[in-house]
Amino acid sequence: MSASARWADVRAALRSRGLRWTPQRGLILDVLAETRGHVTGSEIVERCRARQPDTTPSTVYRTLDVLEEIGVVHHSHGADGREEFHVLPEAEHAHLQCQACGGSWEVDPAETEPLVADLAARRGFRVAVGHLTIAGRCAACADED
Amino acid sequence: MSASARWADVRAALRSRGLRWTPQRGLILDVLAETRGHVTGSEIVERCRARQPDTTPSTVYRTLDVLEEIGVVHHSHGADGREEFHVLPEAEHAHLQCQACGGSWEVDPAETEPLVADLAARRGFRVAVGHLTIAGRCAACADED
DNA sequence: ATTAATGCAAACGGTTTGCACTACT
DNA sequence: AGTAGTGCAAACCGTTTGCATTAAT
Repeated sequence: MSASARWADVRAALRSRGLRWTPQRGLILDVLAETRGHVTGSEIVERCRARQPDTTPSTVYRTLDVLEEIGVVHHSHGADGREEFHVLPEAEHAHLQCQACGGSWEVDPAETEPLVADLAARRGFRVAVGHLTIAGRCAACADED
Repeated sequence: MSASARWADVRAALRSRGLRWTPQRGLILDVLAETRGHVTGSEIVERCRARQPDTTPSTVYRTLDVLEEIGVVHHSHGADGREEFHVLPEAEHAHLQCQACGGSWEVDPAETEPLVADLAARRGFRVAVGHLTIAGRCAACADED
């Protein structure tokens, strides 16, 4: 599915709920379309501002709220406690985050599956994989120790 | 090891680094001694204020910093992005956090070990297990769905 | 006597809110 | 016309900082 096709879906999803399509929302979706993996809220604000200097934080955050409601983005919290959004998760997946360089990577669901299954079996706990951020040191930064 | 014995250790650990033992630090440690599992920074401030109304946030946070440096507490970030401190981890362990009831539980390191080993082997990533907070729904809350 | 630690008050950064105005539908 | 969405500015909350003062060593 292409990004533009997805955005058309978003537009439809909004319309079907009586919500509206605006240039600002278009911009935010454009920005999201260009992100790989994850972004913090304030990064989205910055990137929008880079294109449209008059972008306001409130609009961005409010839009992110509705996008989350309709399932276009998900958010969790990074190691520093900031909101981290990730776009259109094909499948729910966790993230790795390097505490040294700040890098971030997606984790194949298969890698977290054993843990998820284990916690479900032993405690009945249902892990929200999409909210899982695993902090530590990436290979490059670990080498520097 | 009793809590008071631990606090004596802390006192010694501070002294050996040229740092000082103060009534405020004693209070903060008393508060930490009474916590189970985890606390947010502001909760610690509140609890200190409950005993000593003149407690200041800056002192609490600064003390938590040094306590983290000497390994008495660890901190990570909860599902809402706030700092979560946990006390004297015998071994580094992750936490489960229920998004519905807010409950929190410690995870035996053995349960996270396979994931840790896998990420190390496949990506060279060293997980900071003590910073791992796994969000989801606990058994009780999952049943209510 | 040193100098670490405190208290205050102010700043911070990211996020949220109230409200009057704008513009989708 | 109706109401969702916007922009502004101000509030918010938890946390951090600078600085003069206090107190542990």
